[in-house]
Amino acid sequence: MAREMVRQGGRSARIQSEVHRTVQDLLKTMDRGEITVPMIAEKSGVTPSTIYRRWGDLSELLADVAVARMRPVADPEDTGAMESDLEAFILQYAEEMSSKVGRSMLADVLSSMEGDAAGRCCQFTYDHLETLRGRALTRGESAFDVGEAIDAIVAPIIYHILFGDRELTPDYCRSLVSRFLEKCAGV
Amino acid sequence: MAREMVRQGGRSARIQSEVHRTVQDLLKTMDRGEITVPMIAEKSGVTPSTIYRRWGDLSELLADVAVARMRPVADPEDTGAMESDLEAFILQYAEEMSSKVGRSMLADVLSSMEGDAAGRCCQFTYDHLETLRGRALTRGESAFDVGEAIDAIVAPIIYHILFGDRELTPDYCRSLVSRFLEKCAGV
DNA sequence: TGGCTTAATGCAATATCTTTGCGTTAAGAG
DNA sequence: CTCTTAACGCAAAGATATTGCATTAAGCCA
Repeated sequence: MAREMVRQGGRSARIQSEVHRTVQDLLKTMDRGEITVPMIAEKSGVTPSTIYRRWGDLSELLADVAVARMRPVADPEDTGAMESDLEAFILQYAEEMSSKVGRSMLADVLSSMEGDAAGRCCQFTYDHLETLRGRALTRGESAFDVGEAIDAIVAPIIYHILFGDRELTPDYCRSLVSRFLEKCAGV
Repeated sequence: MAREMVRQGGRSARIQSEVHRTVQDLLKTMDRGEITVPMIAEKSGVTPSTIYRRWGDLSELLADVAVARMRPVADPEDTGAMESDLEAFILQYAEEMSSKVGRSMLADVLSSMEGDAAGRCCQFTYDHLETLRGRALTRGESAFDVGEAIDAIVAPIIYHILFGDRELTPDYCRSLVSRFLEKCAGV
């Protein structure tokens, strides 16, 4: 009874899947501000009342879709060394998040107040960094502190994406990574 | 003709002021998600159509109010030395932004897409830091780079407020400041 | 000051979106 | 296979958003 509501193959799961897919399709075509619940309902063949009852409102639905899209499908690439692992991950992260759809997902996740969408999304980043750290330790390399990496690398990237006060070039991202690694080595 | 639309004392300015005041009053009483445009319209004695025509929708209005509230009324306190100036400013900034109303303002500003609310709000922080930097130079102290201060101190604070992944204690904020200053001195 | 031009507002009708009651469907358990 | 109940669809009711048109008042110029 207390198991998860969403199951594979059930009607409920099929509806969730249809709605998510429809939202993602719409996001490719139009701006987030133009999307409405009745629009999603019609395209997905689900009645609006079901969407409202299940997700509450449009912003919660968008946040739910965004978290699902941000959920990583695989571990970050193993390049053989901690420095290059970190740089590769950060460059990919910055590119994904700074794209139009990435910024949209960020905004959706942050404007949601139920379900801790922001926290779950943030956890993905922690997990990836933790994976890189674990790899480094296994290799016998000097590891880094995940929290410090968040502060020194991830936080500035997110800040500049959100506030649009600086362009996020690969060079800039690389400089964040290298400065962080130098600081680690220096201590 | 091309001067600013909003004037002191005119009807337009009076309405803007009434609406802003009403929104701020409502935000004290209730949660942001419960506020509606018709509600604001009634309380402020303005018709809903005026609000929609002028601000577009509720989220733009809330962002406009948030930017107005974030606009600093005075320069940061002068404590006599760059280090204490910076620490005092950051502690106050973190406290304001992490409060319930502060997080609400942040969310409003970031979810707005018209009018560059995020950019204007971000500029306030740059200006304050620039003021501190100018003071330091005047005193003959070693100054800091404003962009680096944003990356090293402000960005982590905003990140943790938005994602709720870490408590923002004064000690943590102080450690961000001191680590930044050490790094400056070290170079 | 007085008249002219035009942006901004108010009102009311309309369109769209959101909520809710109730009957129906189907998932999960025994 | 039947029972129980969560989730859904439909349609009506309620609330919000948009728009056309008349009115008000701000700014400008004589």
